[in-house]
Amino acid sequence: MNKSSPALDCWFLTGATAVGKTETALVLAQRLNAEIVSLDSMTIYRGMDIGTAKPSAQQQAQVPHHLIDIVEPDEEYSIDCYLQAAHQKIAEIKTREREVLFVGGTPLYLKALLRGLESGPPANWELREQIEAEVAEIGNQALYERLERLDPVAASQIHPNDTRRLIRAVEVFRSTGQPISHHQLHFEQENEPQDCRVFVLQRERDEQYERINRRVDVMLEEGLVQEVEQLTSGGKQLGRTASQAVGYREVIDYLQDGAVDVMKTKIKTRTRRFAKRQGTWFRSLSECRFVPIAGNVDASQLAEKIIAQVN
RNA sequence: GGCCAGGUAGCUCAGUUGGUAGAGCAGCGGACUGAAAAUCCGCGUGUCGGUGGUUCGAUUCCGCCCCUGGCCA
Repeated sequence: MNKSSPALDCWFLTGATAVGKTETALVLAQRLNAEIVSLDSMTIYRGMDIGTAKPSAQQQAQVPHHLIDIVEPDEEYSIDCYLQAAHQKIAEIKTREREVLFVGGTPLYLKALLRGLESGPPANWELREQIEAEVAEIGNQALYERLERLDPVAASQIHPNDTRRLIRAVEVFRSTGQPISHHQLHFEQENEPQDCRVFVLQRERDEQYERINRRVDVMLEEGLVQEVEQLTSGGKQLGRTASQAVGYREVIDYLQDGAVDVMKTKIKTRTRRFAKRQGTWFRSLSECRFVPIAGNVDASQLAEKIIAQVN
């Protein structure tokens, strides 16, 4: 099934947050006669513009963009919704005889596109909350021991402290009567880099971190706080996922406690850590080809360089 | 100039009744499949400010010096 994944014919431009994907993507898309599909778990939310560094209206007008602004920030969304939508977009764009260029930095989505998603059931929040309540009572060690009996394979892959995964594993078992490990057997099939077109922009660490710091300052100057105020005005709230987004979470705290400097450094720190984790994902995905860049890049040159690697 | 309090990991600090030291944060590495910008795991040698002395042994005690903060002149 992986061999036939339609995503293997698509182009991917990814890399850590703030590495400089957007500008290159526009040029690359034009060169390829492609439409851009966002590969990003946060730009899907309407109204979350500044903090997600969403492509501007102007940029989106240059090349058709997809899967941006598709749900409200208080709506539930998850990887399966994304995958379905993405596959639909691939099919749709292909009927126009154009190329598909995925741009964004959510590595889990990348991996799922390339290798497929487990066949397990969608999130069942009622069940989850029930299990969460159990954890609160008996502790995660005890729940973990239960999982060891129900699904030793999954248990061996989950740390007892990783409550989220623990709960998901128990949830799947309870709702399907089958261990989650049965659902995720067939997803470790790796692809060779030359069998796909996955390009990861990469900068030296110091430069990368400086860009992150600068970007956070710019976001605040551009009104990130006001954006959050607007998103939460009149008793509105960001949903489960949206409220966890880097920048948004910290501004929400700041609006409570008023500590500006704490907010600023927290956003920077958390963004850096996020970028680091993205890096470990890319390193672990066999499909990735790394494209080192530095300083101000010439987007057209870079686009040519990327295209040249494919033929 | 005098008195007091400090100078220990990148930062904030703990500690050693004398046997060369450890937390939090930061940083680094890793895991990861329906919340993923989430969640979780692992990693701690640093002239203990400098220098002389006491001691088998000093980061710890003593002297002097340097630096920082506070108070008094």
